[in-house]
Amino acid sequence: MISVMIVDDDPFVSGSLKIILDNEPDIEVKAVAGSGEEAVKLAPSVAPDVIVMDIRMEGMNGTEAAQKIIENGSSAAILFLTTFLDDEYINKALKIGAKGYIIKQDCGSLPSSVRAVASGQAVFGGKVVEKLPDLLNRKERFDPSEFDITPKELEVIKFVADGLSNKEIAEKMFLGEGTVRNMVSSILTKLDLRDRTQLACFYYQKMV
Amino acid sequence: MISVMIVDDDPFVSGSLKIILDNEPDIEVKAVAGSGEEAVKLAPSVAPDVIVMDIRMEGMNGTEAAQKIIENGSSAAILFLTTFLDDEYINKALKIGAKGYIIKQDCGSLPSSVRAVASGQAVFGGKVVEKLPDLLNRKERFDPSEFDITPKELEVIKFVADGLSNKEIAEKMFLGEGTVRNMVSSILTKLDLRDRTQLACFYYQKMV
DNA sequence: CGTCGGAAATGACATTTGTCATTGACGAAA
DNA sequence: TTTCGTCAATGACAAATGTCATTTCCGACG
Repeated sequence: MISVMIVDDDPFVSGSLKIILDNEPDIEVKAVAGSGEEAVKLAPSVAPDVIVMDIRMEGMNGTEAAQKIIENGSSAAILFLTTFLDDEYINKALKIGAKGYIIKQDCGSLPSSVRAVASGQAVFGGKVVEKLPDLLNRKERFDPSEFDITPKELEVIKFVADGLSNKEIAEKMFLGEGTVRNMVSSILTKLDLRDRTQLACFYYQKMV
Repeated sequence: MISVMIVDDDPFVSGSLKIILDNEPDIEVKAVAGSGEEAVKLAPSVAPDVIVMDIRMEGMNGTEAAQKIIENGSSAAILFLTTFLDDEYINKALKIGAKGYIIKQDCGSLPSSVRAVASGQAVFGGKVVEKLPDLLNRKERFDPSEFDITPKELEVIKFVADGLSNKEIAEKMFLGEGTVRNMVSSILTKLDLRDRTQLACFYYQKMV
């Protein structure tokens, strides 16, 4: 028997979901929470196998609630429900280790999704998968002014990300090798990185 | 009733899978193919809802067979089975629009996965999901075999491109630091690069 | 004029990195 | 069995890198 907790701030939705799931012989809805906060409170005592959670809610939203619940030591598999595709949310959901992300509309597939998630698989609504590649390629923009990176340092960063040595960079910029070394060092400190390789990685991941 | 075709070149495996699935009241195994070629031939007449396919097979492998089948107009949802995580395969599987990719070991979850896939969701084995972010970001204009890059070396390249030091890579791969150093050195020779930073650049420019 | 501050440079140092020759372990092949 | 080839490891070494304290230079500003 799979125990489930439903979290949705719309009583009509959570009611419908409960009916759908309770109708399955091997699924039992143990609790229904009307908000993220309530879900966090209930999770430890209910200890459900699966938490079916709306991702858009008043107050604490789905990902926040899920994060809290996971932090509190729950081993529940989180299955997010959404009415549409929201890039930001999918990203966060993946990051915190959600086990599923499906579209409310096809509630017919909900029971089988719950079962799959309960048995350790991860489930995504068909259209979500198609979007995954795009989503994961998206990077948080990098704002040089945010980190006090000067124009000259920016130039150095690009050279490093081209695989040049300090000496080569020095020649290109008409500086001493030691100077370039100091600049690299200062850049690393500002960006909280360890070495030029990490700087190159940072460049390609956040700046290009 | 969900109709299923099983494809595996190991009769023991396909037999076991058939038993597991036939045991479910709402799932019916309509056909069992012993090779990719046979699967392509059977698919049109069987017209299953779901094809459960081993990804590693003699002759035509899983992804090739799946591609053919899809090209031939089948609307079957493809659910790949694998004994371990193979990056390249996951990539290809996703590209050709597979609906699932799960680990053979947890065959207990197979029925629920089949149901989820049949109802239009996408299913991934738990550990596969964790790797998704890495995998999806990778486009390959670069053919490792072209340069005699071994799988282990490929792994090292990825770690370098993550900014890890030799020592850190060594720990992750359970090798000595000197060994990793030698591997990096050998990679650099093969790719005609100078240092690890250039390797990271190469990775992001040619391999990602 | 002096001096303040930033950019550039220097020198010293520890660490990391890349290269190479060599060795041991292990399995496949003869 | 021996031999071969590959993988992992080791040790030694030079080079590149990163850090830090210090110094020089130069323009701005009082």
